Amino acid sequence: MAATLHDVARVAGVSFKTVSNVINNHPHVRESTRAKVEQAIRELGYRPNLTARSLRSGHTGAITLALPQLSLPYFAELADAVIEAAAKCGLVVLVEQTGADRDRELEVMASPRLKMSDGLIFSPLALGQEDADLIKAEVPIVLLGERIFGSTSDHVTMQNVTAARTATEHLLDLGRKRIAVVGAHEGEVIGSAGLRLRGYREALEARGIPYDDGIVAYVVDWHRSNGAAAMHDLLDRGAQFDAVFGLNDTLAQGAVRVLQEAGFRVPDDVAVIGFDDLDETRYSLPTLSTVDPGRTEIAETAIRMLMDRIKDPAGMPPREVETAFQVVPRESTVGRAAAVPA
Amino acid sequence: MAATLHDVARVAGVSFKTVSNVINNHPHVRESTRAKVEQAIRELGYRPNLTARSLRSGHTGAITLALPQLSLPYFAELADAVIEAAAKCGLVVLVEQTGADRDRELEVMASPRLKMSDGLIFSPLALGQEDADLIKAEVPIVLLGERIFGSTSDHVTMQNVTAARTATEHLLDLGRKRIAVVGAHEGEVIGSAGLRLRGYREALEARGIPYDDGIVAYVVDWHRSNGAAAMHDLLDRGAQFDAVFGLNDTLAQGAVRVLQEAGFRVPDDVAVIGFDDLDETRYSLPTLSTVDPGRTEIAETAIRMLMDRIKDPAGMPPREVETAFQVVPRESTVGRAAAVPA
DNA sequence: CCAGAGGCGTTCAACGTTGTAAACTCAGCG
DNA sequence: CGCTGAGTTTACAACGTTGAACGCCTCTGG
Repeated sequence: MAATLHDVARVAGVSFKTVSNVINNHPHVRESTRAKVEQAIRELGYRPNLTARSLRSGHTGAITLALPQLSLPYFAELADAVIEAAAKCGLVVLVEQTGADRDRELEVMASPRLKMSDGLIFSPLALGQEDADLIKAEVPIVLLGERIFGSTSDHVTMQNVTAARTATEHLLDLGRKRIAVVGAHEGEVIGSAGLRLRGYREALEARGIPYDDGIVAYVVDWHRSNGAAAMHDLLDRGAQFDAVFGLNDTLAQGAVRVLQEAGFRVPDDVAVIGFDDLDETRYSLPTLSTVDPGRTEIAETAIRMLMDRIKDPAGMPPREVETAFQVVPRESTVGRAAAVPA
Repeated sequence: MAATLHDVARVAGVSFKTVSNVINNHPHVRESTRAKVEQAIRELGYRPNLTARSLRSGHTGAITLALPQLSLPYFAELADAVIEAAAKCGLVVLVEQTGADRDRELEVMASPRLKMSDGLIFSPLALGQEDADLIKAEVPIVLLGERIFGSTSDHVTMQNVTAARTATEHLLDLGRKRIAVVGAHEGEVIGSAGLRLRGYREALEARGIPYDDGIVAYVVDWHRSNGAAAMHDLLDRGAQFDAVFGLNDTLAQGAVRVLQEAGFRVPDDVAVIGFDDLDETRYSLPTLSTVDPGRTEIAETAIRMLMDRIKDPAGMPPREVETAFQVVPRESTVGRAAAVPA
């Protein structure tokens, strides 16, 4: 059985509260007492019982991260960043997968398990704007992503519109005129797809290029196979284009694959840019141009906001932060010579 | 403030222990009392305080999963599988990243945080055979991977040797005679690299083909860039081969990329097989033949073993389980027509 | 030499739950 | 009409920790 404060106290010949004081670096502990206690701690290999500490103190030192699925590379890299950022603050991370299922997303917020952590970083994929009122839990929440705005929670997002606009401009600047889009969502306005499509349209508009729905391919999911299918669809209907904006990297990779199979050279015949800066985009053939949405900054900001909120739940109005982004030109738009090296 | 048993008891007009009995489905609670209590629970929106329950009961309902890094696709998919398997058993998963750093791997086992969970599923990458004695913690451990054998912990592994042998045989069966290896580790015997290389050698030996170190490329890490560099290395030194066994999928993908850049057709000129069955291998160009190491089975077995061990820590001797594997022939070895569809 | 101040350590009461054991209720029965 | 015993409910003591409040000791200043 593990040693407790009482055991240490007995060995050190002091009261168990004094041991607690030593451990918590309370002032007013004589050096000699401290030494005695520390000796006893070492001797017994004492380690504090964090569960008891949590019960007494009301916080656990853990946070929950709820996201759709780790096998989606974007979320895996996001989770990596969040766990690293949390570790820097001495927090440990409980990961819940929702599978992008509405009921599971709601359940994450409702489950008593959530109270085993001090706060929730939540990236919903099934809940939407109409559910803003349902975003609440017994612990502070920081929302990630673009599916819900104006809830009473803090929120960290990437600059979808501006970044997508800049990505599109990157293609326009290369002299491309007919830029197809892969991955739009039917009727969506907010949400990553809607916002990125808006950025695309803004870029066209600013250059006086008419928007052509004929070169916009709609999909349901954002997996590689959907990108491939969408590109098939474009080619099948004889769409004419000299560039593709994949609304995320996996879509873009699926599209590249189909383009290459169909005999198009990337970027010579068709330039392709994605969005997310997944690690793997550095290694595909060609390497994929993309937008780095500032994942580390997203994670660190989310952790910081959550810690603020844990410290003082009502201390400030809900905040909304947009992180800095960067277009990363690689081979799939600028060719081998000009590309950023891996 | 959240309601407690006492609050519910007051509203229901019973003692707080009766409320506890209702919640825990104790027998001998009169139906009318149960109804009264349940009504009060609903009324107050009572939810049990899991921290207090943990303190009292001694277990938390959480387990820790320690692995190198989620941004490595293999571990992301492993984590996905473990979290799903745990969820099926009502367990929640705390994810720790070690960054394949020896000190952090040791710290995971030593940290008092570990006691916030009931057990540890641990996939070490820096610790090795010589550290078998250091594998211990205050909670039961199930080891994953092939870096440490014969510790006193339960252990789940894939059949590296046999699977690698079968993968090699797959290439031999296609008539390939000179099979290069990408990703060997200098001097390694156990560990994924060592075991898979052994399987490769066994396959050659069984067919009377001499082993040629000249077509084995050594690397330090198992990232895509290392696979690319290794393939560059092979080509630079004029190695002759008609197939490549990438000791994992990312290495194989890096190798494919370099082969294609160098003008080789895959699989016509060079057939390539990887190992791990990452999701993305289904979508590369060409789709990558690989070995499915039974990730779901690994995860479910690990969870089951851990739960056994939590229930009865010394109830049985340490167990070692090897999961079933399967070679998945895709385009990179058998070409478009014969490949398993995505 | 004594009072007051402040450093140091202690006691006591929580935190919210569950296990143990005792106590109460109410038939059924002698 | 009280005893027995099964079925219910309750009181109490943990689990291991921290915070509040108190008291003791020593040191300083009058």
